[in-house]
Amino acid sequence: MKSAPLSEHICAELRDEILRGRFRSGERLPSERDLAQRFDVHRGAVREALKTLEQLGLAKVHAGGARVSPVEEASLDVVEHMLALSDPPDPKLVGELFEAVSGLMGLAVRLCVERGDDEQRAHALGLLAELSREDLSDSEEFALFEQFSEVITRASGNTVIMLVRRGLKTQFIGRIHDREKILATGGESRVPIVSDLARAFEERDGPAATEAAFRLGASMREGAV
Amino acid sequence: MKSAPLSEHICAELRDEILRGRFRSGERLPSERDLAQRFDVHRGAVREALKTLEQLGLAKVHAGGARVSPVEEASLDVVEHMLALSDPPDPKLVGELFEAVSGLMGLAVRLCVERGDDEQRAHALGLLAELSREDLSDSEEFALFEQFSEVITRASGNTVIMLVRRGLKTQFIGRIHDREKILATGGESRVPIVSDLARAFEERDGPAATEAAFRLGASMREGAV
DNA sequence: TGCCCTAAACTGGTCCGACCATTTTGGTGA
DNA sequence: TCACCAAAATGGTCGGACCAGTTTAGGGCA
Repeated sequence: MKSAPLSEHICAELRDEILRGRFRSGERLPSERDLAQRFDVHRGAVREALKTLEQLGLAKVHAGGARVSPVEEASLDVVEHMLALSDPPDPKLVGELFEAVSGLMGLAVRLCVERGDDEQRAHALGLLAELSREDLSDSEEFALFEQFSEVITRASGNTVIMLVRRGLKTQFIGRIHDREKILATGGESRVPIVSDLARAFEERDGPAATEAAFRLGASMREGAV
Repeated sequence: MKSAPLSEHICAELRDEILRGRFRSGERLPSERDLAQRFDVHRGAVREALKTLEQLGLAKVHAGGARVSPVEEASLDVVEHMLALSDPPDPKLVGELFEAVSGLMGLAVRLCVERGDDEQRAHALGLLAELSREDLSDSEEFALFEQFSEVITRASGNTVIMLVRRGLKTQFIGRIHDREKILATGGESRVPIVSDLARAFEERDGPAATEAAFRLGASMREGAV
């Protein structure tokens, strides 16, 4: 059924050890040969694992030995694994994730409002209308928000923003099975914010749209943590 | 002098081919054995290259063959290589990068203003004072902006934002030698924006700070493209 | 003719063992 | 004490090999 690449397991093990702080930043990782022996595996597999670790920005491997990198130099992708490190996920981290998303949305809505074409804006407005319904379940709300976010990101016409959004979205997807647990209620203030957002769209008021997006993100965040 | 891992070269070659659109999304990449033969290299080296490609989100490799992924599913890191694809870098992409940075800054300044401690805000204000000097060279301005961005990001206390910022910053660093070329003048409107930003800091006015950050980003972007 | 199912060819994942260039390290001599 | 050099350790690559899945090309059946 599941093809579990061996190198992946090794990578996960090392990754978690690093993220849990078992190694200090800058400290040397065991040599590939030592790791191969420890995991009872061929060096090639260890190398593949280290390669991934390096790509994740968690370690720098060069002749003479691999060293772990400071977390600040890691890739955005590590957030997913940091979330997975504890169950339930660290509420602080989840909050920060929502916050970052809201920041991205704050810019994207503005760009969409100010230079999106009519069709895109109409599409976004339609989603906002759905979002303003009172009887949405948490998962429906989440799905609609995702859709809205996708539409305005695309409408912004900014590839970089799209990539950042995708990177952040991945983090959520990794935790999707916990969605119900993460997304508690607390969304009572959603509707007025959404209507503010819709108004900003109609009036093409960029700053107001940004404000509303920030507030929407904050609202979802409070509901989540 | 230069330690040029062979696998890196292969990875770069394939990466650029993909980014240049030589393969359509979903299309199968040549097999590892074929690639090894084409580059006159051992399969292990090709595997390492593909591993990196996969981590970059440019390809998905599984039994039966590796397939290239749609660009929208790529990692943020590809932007750096997309920039490097042409010389001078694609102005549109550079503009989008500035735009994304300004979005991040818009959120970070707000968080810094609203919940940063006195020392951090004072530090940021000091940098703003320097930024308001009229006689800054382009590179000085850029360096100060970088510093300011780092301070407020740290002050935001949001790990995710820090990681995103680092990801975006890397893109610029990769192009640092072209800095003079990228950062043209056009910064004449910088000073008033900076003073607006400083005022927002003093009055702890979050929305105003966001606005100013957006405008600052737009100003730098216009100067760049 | 058209469809499904089997078997061969292919592909990625891993292993073994080996060699090289560079880095690290430990000892030696000034 | 410190600069320096040789030995040990380490990552990068190579060649060949086997296995477990996937893909594909036939071939048989309806």
